[in-house]
Amino acid sequence: MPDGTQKKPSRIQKRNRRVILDAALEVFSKQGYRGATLDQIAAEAGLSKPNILYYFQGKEDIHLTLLSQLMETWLDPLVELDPDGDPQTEILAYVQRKLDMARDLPRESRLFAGEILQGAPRMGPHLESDLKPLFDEKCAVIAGWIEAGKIASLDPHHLIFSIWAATQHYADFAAQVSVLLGKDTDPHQKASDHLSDMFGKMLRP
Amino acid sequence: MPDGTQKKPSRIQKRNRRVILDAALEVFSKQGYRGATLDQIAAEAGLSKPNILYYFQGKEDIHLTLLSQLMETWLDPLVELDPDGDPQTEILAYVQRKLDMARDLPRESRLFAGEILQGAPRMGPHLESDLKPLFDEKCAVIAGWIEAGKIASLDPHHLIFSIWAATQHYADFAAQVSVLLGKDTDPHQKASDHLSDMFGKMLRP
DNA sequence: GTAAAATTTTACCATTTGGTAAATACACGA
DNA sequence: TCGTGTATTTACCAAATGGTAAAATTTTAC
Repeated sequence: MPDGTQKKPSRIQKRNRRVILDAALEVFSKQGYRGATLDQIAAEAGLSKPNILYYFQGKEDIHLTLLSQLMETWLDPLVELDPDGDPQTEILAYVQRKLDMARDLPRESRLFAGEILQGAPRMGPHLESDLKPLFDEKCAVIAGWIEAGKIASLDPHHLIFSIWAATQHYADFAAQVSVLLGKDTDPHQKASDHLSDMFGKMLRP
Repeated sequence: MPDGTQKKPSRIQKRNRRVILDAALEVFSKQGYRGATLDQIAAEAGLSKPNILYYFQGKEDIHLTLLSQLMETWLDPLVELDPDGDPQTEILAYVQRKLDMARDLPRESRLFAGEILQGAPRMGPHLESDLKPLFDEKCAVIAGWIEAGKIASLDPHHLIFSIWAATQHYADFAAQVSVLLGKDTDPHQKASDHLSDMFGKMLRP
């Protein structure tokens, strides 16, 4: 009798939980938490609503499970920022990884954006426990680079905010971007050039 | 018998429509379109639900009216970008205006962000008719500045995207920013310095 | 002051939605 | 193949929600 806390998930359980979470990502990222319905998720997953509630305790449980599972993926590009690498290269590579993620995982980006936009009502604790320590750690790394004169003097916090904002913009505001650029153009290459140029210039000591 | 399309709005009508729109901005920006309820808006406005439906045709009408009215305010900083001014000064002043707006009108910023995030289902036409022409016009202005060698060579489209992203980030992701910086710190001054520095550096020819 | 128009309230309604109970179908090891 | 636990469906329910009808109240024009 599963609901997320059993001991040995069967094949069917693992498959269906995966299918449900993927469907939920699709629906939540498009409609937001309140806008999404269990019926939509069920339809997207190809299962009945009660069947979905056989695998998860409720709507909130699905949402929270999604966010928790995605947190790791989401933080990964920042984790990879290497304190021992070349500062310029490292930061530009980080920008590139974030931009690639906006292209490859737009649903995830929008899911997080929607949650934050509404004040992180369900993810607040995760921000404190998972994101903040990593953020502080990497800010210290960048501060060290600045003190060593390896890159220009900038507030590391706001530098990271600018990187997040500029890259995630292409996923979160895709509807606007596509209107303004025309849907035919794939903006990814140009965005990549632009951001490399921009952050490259500002990092030079 | 008003519903939005009468000829001479009375004092009461003007006041109540304003009160309702302000309440709706509060609720929609916090909860998103689907998350907001007429009861919440009514409570926030200090009116009864049927009374609200006396002034607006329905929930969607309120939302659309809000977005339409706010569009002008929203575009204003870009309108003020002066083709005849000093390019550097103009763009940096634009960044500053956008950042000030993120501080002074965070509800408006989040309202738009939520709408775009979900694919602009109700604002799509307005983007085409209001935003795009202005965007194209100002991109041309910036392109002219670049050709004249007044500022560094950059794709104007993506430059504007970066400005929007970096400034609006402080309103749209305020929940995250406050967790990462600590709620005591007011990030506005530091953000302003950072963005001036950043865009200043990248604009130098 | 009074009648007509505008505004507000009271009492509803239909639909949607998250969720449940119980019956049914299925998988699988002995 | 049979029995037991797993998985799925059917048939619901209560609350929330957008919206309406009509009565009651207030404002306004004369």
